[in-house]
Amino acid sequence: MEKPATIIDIAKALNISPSTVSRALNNHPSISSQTKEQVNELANKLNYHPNLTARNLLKKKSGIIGVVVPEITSYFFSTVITGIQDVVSSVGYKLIISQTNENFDEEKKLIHEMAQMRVEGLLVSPSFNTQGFEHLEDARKAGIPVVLFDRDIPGFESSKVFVDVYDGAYQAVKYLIEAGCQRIAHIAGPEHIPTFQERMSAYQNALKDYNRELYPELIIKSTGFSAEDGVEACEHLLSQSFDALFCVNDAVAIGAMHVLREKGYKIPEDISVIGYDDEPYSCYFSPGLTTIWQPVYDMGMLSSKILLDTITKEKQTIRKEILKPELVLRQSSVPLN
Amino acid sequence: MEKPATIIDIAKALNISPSTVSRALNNHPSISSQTKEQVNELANKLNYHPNLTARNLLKKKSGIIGVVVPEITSYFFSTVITGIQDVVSSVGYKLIISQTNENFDEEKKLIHEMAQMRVEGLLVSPSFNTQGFEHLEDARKAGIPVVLFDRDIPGFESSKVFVDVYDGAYQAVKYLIEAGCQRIAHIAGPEHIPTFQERMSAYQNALKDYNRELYPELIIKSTGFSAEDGVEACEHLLSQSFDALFCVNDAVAIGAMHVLREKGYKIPEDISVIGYDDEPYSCYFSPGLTTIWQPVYDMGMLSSKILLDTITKEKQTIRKEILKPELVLRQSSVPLN
DNA sequence: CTGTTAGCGCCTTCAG
DNA sequence: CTGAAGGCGCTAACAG
Repeated sequence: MEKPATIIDIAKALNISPSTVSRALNNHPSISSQTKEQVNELANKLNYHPNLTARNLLKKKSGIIGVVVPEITSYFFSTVITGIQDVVSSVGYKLIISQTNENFDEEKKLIHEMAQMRVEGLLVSPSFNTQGFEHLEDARKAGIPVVLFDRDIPGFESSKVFVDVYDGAYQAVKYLIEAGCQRIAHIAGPEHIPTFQERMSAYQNALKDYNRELYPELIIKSTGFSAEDGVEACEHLLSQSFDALFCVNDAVAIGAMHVLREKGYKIPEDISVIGYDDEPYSCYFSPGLTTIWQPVYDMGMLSSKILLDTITKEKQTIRKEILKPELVLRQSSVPLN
Repeated sequence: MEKPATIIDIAKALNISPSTVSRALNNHPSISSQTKEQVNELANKLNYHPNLTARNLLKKKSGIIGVVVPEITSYFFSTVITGIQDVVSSVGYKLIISQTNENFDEEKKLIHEMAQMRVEGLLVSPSFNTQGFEHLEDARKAGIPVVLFDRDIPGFESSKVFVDVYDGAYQAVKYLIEAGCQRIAHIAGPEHIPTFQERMSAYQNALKDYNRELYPELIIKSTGFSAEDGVEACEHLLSQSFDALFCVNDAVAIGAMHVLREKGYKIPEDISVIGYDDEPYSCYFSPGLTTIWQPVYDMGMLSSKILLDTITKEKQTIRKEILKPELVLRQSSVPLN
């Protein structure tokens, strides 16, 4: 394990100056092709890798973009990240990815560290417990542009890319209403979480808009948003009668369907179920889960494109993009009459 | 968007030397607490972030570990990465994560770039199309220790962390045999992929070991390993009669179950199904999918611990660890008699 | 307790 | 076409 070769090593060995080596390596026009050949050959032989740290110090750029997400194990975030990566790697950027685990302190720490690393831009989806945006403001003051995606921090002025959560939820409930469902239940997520709140108010407003009665007993606020939480919430719900169930996401819907089937309900004949997210496996349940698809990969691409724009053009224009979700009809919901 | 403040800015403003500022910032003992206070206060006011690039150049370390995986959207790899991250972030390392998309050229390029970035270590799970290991050897020659995980490159000498794939598959088939299944089919993955080969030979050997006849017509080699591939493979298989089905992974098993149910087969009464991977949603199918669980998070933790060991201790000892998978019994397989 | 000096590896003027 | 010099921001001797 030798220490890496440097430009100087090559220069000495060839009895030329470091600058010449540098230029040769970078294929500078004003270097004889002969010298270039010599240099490149030796570089190869010495297994020379240019020291990006040094170059970055000089150029004052790191070639790195920071991504801060609540977690990476979900289909949702891992797909967003893939979208980001496909865009930024095509222009030579690398990604530093960190998870907050929905922990605000962790988020602050991570953003801080990324600022120290001199990432050239920051793509962040704030944790559910994020309070305020001083940490992001700090980064920006340090010259690091920030793009928020998927989750908002109201009041923080930056480019943002979201999905129209309200619209998705509204579409789902509207469908159930139009399909003739009378008592539509809702398993909601934890209420302090904006995106879940939106899904709930879309549910409520849709019912209102269509002059349906709103039965408070048909709304269950789950403590989490995993399949297990769906199981638990649905068991509570069983004391009520209902013919449709709109769940805060697919995982919860899967858990709920599991319970319903076990209790002998037929889906969708007895109860229609709709989820949210269109997880990759949702189509393989029986019945296939009707759900809301979101342009996840696109969200990654778009946010990173916007970020790259502000990095390269140094223009401080702020862009806000709202992507549209789509209702994906499968067999877990009754067909329209 | 000002340019970031430097130590020199602080030094000038306070009329002291840069070194003093540096020391104060790093809480060096031989600096008066008064100076420290002044410095820290001003640093705060200027929103000073130490330039890690400069520090790294000096210290010849980047504080970054490179992770190269085929993809990050699967439960498998995203969980491994989480394990890695939990370990390395606790000692202050950052992660650069890249995906090869099973493309060998991409893998070579990524490893190369990471070497240039001077990552301090490399955790790699090679693509299915990786030929040889010169690229990894290069990295190691550049002083970057490499740990392979999940997938092997035979002949490459390094620390490695794998799961005993053969053992998992053998457990699955053994269970089916002992449960009395007579005609056990297998949907295999693409045959050039070692891990899938192993699953198949475990299947074959288990049958042999228990003196069961091996019906070649009950083995289908799928072209891929997604749920859709499972659907397709299973449809081909339907021309045969069988009472058990061991699938190369959960996704394929999910697809296969989907087909079987549609064709009116009862699972497990007519056909037992076993998958491989224990995806998070596999327990929510009806019936719940019997499968092989692998210590995925642990694999991430262990590989990164080994890597950190070789980084810090500079000891070149090579460790090979084989983790044990476990059979998870659910309702998709008939119970033992 | 603090300042001076030198240098990490590279690139980019400015001179030849 | 090539060389010399300076500096990116920081730290670690070495001197006071």
